[in-house]
Amino acid sequence: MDATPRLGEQACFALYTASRAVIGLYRPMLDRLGLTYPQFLVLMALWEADGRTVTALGDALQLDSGTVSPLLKRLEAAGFVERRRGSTSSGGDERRVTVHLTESGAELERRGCEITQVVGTASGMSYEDLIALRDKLNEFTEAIRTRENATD
Amino acid sequence: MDATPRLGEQACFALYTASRAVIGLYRPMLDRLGLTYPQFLVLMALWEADGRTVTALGDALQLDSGTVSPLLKRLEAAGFVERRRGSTSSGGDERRVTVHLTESGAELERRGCEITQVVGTASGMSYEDLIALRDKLNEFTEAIRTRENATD
DNA sequence: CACAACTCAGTTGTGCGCAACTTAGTTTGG
DNA sequence: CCAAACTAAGTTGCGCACAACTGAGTTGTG
Repeated sequence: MDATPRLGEQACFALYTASRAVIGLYRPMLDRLGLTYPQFLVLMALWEADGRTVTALGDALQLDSGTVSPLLKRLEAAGFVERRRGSTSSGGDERRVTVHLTESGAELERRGCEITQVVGTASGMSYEDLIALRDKLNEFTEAIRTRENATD
Repeated sequence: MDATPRLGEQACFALYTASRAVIGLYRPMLDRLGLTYPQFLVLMALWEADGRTVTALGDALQLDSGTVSPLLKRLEAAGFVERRRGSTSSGGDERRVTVHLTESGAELERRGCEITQVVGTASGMSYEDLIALRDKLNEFTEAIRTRENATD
């Protein structure tokens, strides 16, 4: 039990594998919309609340500006979002950039919802089990984040 | 309930976030060994069974040669592994490359084990809960992999 | 033997993630 | 008012992931 941990016994490895597997399941469906999974997450965040700033999006997705900025650049190039610097909604602060869905980006909402339904079904788990798994994972993430600095 | 799924409600997003969080927890500890998380996984696979071929490693880690090959290149450059083409252990097949721990790579085993222990503790979950979570995740991954082609 | 089908490892190109840094703009304290 | 501290977004560099492809080597079939 204190012996070398085997790959298959590790919860972390299971997490890493499961995460990639589910993104792989999304991939062919998102491909048809011209989206990657992280791009899809950005749109989900905007369907929920449009016009967020770059940092607010980063907080929602737990990603820093070094990841979000180029991601938004590609989403803008694809015509799904628009960036506005120093908009009145951010108090005219010229540092802030708000991100807004274009018509094309808003239109993806319906098809996007269908995809999440399909993935939920493909998991082979009941709705209740999925909720329970989600809550366990969020609890896990929270525990890690609070201990993050203590273990350095 | 059929409305637009919110980010925080999605099990997939929880998975994606948890996976990155746990790798982030490993990072500072692995940094000290000069390893990334995927590189650490390769070493774990080799501590378990040394001298595997590149494809066998890929199967163990669920990664293709396009990811594993450069990964091994970096591990070899760092002096932790050695690659041998057409070794007798693979029947002299000149296509096959077997990967072997160097002394330096083998020595990391003890410190690597300690790290997995620390991470397990930092999760804030009991041993039983971690096992249960791991099994749920593996079940989840398995379900997805079998349905993968059906949902295209 | 010949040669097509296949297998294995590796390369190329794109898009994340993340650390470290840069630049522009805002706030704070003297 | 002005300089220092801070904040927001973006850039750079590196290491994955993954699709698509390449080329060397092996196997199967006639």
